[in-house]
Amino acid sequence: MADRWVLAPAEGGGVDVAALGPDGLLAGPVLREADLVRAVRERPDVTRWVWRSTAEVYPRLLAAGLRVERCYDVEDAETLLLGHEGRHGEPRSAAAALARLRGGPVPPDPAHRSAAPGAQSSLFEPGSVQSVPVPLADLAEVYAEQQRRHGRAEHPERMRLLTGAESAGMLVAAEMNHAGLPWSADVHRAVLHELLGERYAGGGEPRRLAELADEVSAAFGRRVRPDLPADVIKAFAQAGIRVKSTRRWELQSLDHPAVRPLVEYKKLYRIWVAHGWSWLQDWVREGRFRPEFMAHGTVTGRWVTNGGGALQIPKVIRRAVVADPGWRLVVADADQMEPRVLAAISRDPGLMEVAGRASDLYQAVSERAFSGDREQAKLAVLGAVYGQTSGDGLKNLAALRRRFPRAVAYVDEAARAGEEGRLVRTWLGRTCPPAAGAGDEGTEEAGIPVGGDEEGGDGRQWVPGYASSNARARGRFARNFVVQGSAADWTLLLLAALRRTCAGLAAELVFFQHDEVIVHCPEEETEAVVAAIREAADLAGRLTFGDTPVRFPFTTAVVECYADAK
DNA sequence: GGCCGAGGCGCC
DNA sequence: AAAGGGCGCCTCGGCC
Repeated sequence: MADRWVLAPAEGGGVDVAALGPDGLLAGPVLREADLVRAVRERPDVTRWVWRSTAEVYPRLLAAGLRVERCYDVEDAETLLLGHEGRHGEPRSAAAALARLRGGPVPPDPAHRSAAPGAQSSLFEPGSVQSVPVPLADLAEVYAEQQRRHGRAEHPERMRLLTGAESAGMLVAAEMNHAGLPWSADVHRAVLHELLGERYAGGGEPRRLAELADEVSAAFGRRVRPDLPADVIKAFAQAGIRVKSTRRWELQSLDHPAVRPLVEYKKLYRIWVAHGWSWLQDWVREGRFRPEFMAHGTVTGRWVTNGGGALQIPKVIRRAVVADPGWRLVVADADQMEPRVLAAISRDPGLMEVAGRASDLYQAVSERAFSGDREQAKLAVLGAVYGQTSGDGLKNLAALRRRFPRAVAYVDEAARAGEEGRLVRTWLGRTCPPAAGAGDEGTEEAGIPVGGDEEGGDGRQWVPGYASSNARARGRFARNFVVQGSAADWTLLLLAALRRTCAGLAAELVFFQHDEVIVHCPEEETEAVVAAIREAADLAGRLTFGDTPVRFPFTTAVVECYADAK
């Protein structure tokens, strides 16, 4: 039996399946099956299912208790391939890919929808491209053409790795959505009560917030709404203090009795509105928080979640993430992921040598370039990655450049390419749109017209030899993109490898946040899971970046409560 | 009523 | 003169 099969939902509720040959074309008859789940269950030897959209098919398989080994998501691959080819804006649906292949009119993509609170994974939306059926033979044609397009990529093998890894990521995301994050509503309520005090009838502010608001008003000598920035700025002005904003870092530099209760209010207010009682009501069911993870969320390849703010859970609220009885959470955090990735992609000898050890990377960098000052070393590295151009950043960057010239040159070159509107790619070939990181050309930025090129068209003072602010924003974006995006490439491989190991266990991947993964497993599996994470990290490092000395160590904690991991 | 940008802040 | 990247999501206020 061929290892690759293609699958397409058919009109009338059934599904078509067929075996694929090495060229990606049909290698057998198209078989009509009445039931999707049975069609997959009866073919356990299939090692990779090719389908149009993981989100369309896989939740239904999971709901029936079925998992697949691998998949290939045609529409996700289409997005990555279009980007690699410098055609970011073009419609990405399988129907659009087919139309391009055949030279017909290309249908536009549907507008994206967001999930309602607590909604299960979405399937079909009437009128969207998702509901326009693409016959199986046509889908296979698109797939075969995509295989040929991989061959024309800058690095074909890396591109194949990228689309395969992102498809694996989509399986992981669907499985996480299915599993949910263990969540104790009782603990959450206890934390809220401890921080915010009693709730008053009518849905107004809880006791602690009301008290802090009174303290703020008392400090100003008049009624002030601490949740309204304009009101706060006016109150400070009346007290003879000019502030440009009410951001915490700006407030904290002021000497005024309102500052302490104001900062405390803003912190608790945030928890109340974003992760308070109504959040609990909306997002937690039967002991699980179910956000919708999406493995294809951002330009850089980082994931996003839809609903529930799952990637922004405040540290104090993590006390509510509690393993089931007899189970544990294995919380694994990649150590200094971004500089290690920078070492791997730049091949800077000094940085690779430092990143070849599991010990604290920033400490080692500081000993080579910053007289042992770890904080300065960390700021310098992050400044290089984020494009910091002021203050101590410049001085630190110079020190970094002396000792790690290739690493700094790598991100500098990415920034230059971004400013000049050239394509910038991650290590595996994910490609940044040429205009990303700035507003659309021709629109306005901060009320000032933005020019369409680097000729200083933003109306501000033009310095010869330097790019416009719009172009510089693109440069910063591109500089960060190569590191953040290549890190995302690596984490996809990591998740894919970890998923394969966990497939033989009861363990479930339940959470992923850029450089951190949580596995929920029976107590007796924790040792195996910890080992699996280490092995997956090594494997992902070799597969993604090839032969380098760079290592990717993890800090792992086996806990019953997420908050105890830090 | 809904939509959108700004201000702000949570996480990485 | 200086200007740090990516997200989601809350509020308000302006707008249709």
